[in-house]
Amino acid sequence: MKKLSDKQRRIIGYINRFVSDRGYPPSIRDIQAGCGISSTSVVDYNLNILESKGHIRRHAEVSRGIKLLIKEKENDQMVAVPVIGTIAAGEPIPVPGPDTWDVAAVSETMNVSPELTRGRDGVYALRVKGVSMIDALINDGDIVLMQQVNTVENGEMAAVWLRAEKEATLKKVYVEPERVRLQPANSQMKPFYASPDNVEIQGRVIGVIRQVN
Amino acid sequence: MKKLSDKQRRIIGYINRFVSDRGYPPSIRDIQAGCGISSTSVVDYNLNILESKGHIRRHAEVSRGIKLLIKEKENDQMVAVPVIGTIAAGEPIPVPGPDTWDVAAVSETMNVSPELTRGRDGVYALRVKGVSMIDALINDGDIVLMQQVNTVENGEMAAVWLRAEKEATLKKVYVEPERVRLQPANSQMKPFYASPDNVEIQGRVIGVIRQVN
DNA sequence: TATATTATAGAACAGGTGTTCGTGATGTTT
DNA sequence: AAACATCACGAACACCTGTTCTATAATATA
Repeated sequence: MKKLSDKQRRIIGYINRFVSDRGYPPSIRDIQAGCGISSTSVVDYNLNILESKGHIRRHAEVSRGIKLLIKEKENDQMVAVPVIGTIAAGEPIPVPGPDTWDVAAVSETMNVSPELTRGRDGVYALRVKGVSMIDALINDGDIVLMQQVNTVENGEMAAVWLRAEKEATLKKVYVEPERVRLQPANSQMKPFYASPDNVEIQGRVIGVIRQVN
Repeated sequence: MKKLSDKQRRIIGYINRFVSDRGYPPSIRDIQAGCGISSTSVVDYNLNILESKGHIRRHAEVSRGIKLLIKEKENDQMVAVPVIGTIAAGEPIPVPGPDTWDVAAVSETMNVSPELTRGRDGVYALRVKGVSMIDALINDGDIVLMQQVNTVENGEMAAVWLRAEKEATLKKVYVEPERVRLQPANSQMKPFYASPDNVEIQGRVIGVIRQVN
């Protein structure tokens, strides 16, 4: 995947502008005129290169059969993040176990900008119930963006699944000798201690979204 | 604008699916086949109705010249929110005055989902500098979503422009007799009092976005 | 220098595609 | 019943459009 030629960059730019402006892709002769290219075959030639480089996908024999795969700069590109459900909390409340966390099967999703997920895989969202993380500036009703990981650094906020209790909770995780301390970020609340066998890290907090009002 | 006929709803749904799937609109004959319609002229007829009802815009004599205006359910629709700049703070820091807050001229934008702006007009974003709103769970470095308004309810968080000082700050606003109290949401900080003539509401907080890590 | 490889031109073909027209069915209003 | 608007059908037309072919130039590779 090398750089694009000047002409190819012009074509991609033109397609982008055309689509966002008109709502449908340009024809080859539209591109020809719009980019000042002398022949339709040259357009065809460069479109094939753009397809091989993954910028577009062409549909053979279909008029305007161009699909933009890599959209330019500020477009409406969004990342659909599944909202798995609600997480505790003062007291942990039951959420679906790790096996049933099937991201694909979740009905509710929210769109966030790629800036928030920063290209990470395995990102999901949870509604926060309760005020156990108030000192971490996470309030009841906030939505936390989570990344699916199995381990976290000491002191990181994570969604933790307690095998025995069959409950999930949002806490700061500290690994101590012989035990794991789950620390609410709320000075009013006491930490919870669990055996290492009993805790399963579901993900770590990578962002917070709050709607005021 | 009455309801759509069953057939028209089917057409709209088909176009939606087609576009999000293939990246370009269907031809009339695609719609004909996809919706089980007997004649192209019937499709044409209903497309004209859909256009008159504002669901699509058609481009005459152009193949696949259909632009979806009202998109269905879950698409990647995003709202580009201009990031105006940084706002104070412990102590107010200068930001562009009200006249120069030209939303169109701002280079930096961030994309947020419509769920966050909830269709409101005049939404912009500010980076928060300082910890004056820590008790409102807004931390240094957070991004606040603002709505451009001129007045706020008592106690609402708002961006306030101080005419005399030529400074802007993020505070809770309380209108008191003869003066306006600007209250930081931080128990360590004292309120700031200003004459009503001196304060100009720039907008109110409608959301908070935080990136952890 | 000789030889691929890449890029450009122009033209023509065949099928795709929006449009239009005449006709008729169906439903609503007078 | 008559008149009218709405909706549907099928066919045909003319242009749009992707594709392909041949020829040529420019650049890289040996």
